[in-house]
Amino acid sequence: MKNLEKYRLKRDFFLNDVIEVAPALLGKVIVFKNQQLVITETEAYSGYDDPASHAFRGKTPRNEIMFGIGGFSYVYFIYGMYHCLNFVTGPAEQPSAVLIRGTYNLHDPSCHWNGPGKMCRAAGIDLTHTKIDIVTSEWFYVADTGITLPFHITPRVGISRGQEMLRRFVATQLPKKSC
DNA sequence: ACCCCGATCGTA
DNA sequence: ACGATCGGGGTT
Repeated sequence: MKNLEKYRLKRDFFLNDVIEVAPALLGKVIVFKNQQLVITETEAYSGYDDPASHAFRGKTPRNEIMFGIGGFSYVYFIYGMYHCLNFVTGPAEQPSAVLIRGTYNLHDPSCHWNGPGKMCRAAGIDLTHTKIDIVTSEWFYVADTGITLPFHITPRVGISRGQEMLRRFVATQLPKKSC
């Protein structure tokens, strides 16, 4: 398996506005413990202006990493059984994050992990993987290998407020089989 | 200490 | 469209 270190995304990529970073992450490759996962679906969650964001009501122990500088992982536990992976964006004190909702394996594109919970379960991502600096970590980072995926924009999934915001970015022409 | 609900998933 | 599921975040 090729080492993607030389394609690693640097801090400045994550310091842009979350609404810019979320679609830009499509086609990028998550390197996580020897896995290489191409991102197919993301959602943008910003801070105080976004009622669907975990950061909307201010800093808590769970979401505090969202208030830090961009380029860190934010993993949270949901529905008593699932984990969801985010990447924090923007400068400190400007809380925002991108939810990763789908990936496929770079070396086995037949299998599409669609859905944030399924994806984390399949990849083995849990609360021990939150607050990791993915700009410096040896085993957890994001790489740009030049894949570009056409996408469309829709409302976000599973939220009760903020539905009017079009902040879900889904690649078209995905592998058909979901796993 | 404890209550309540969710950035989901699978089946119908 | 809806019910299962339950840990832990948020508040007391």
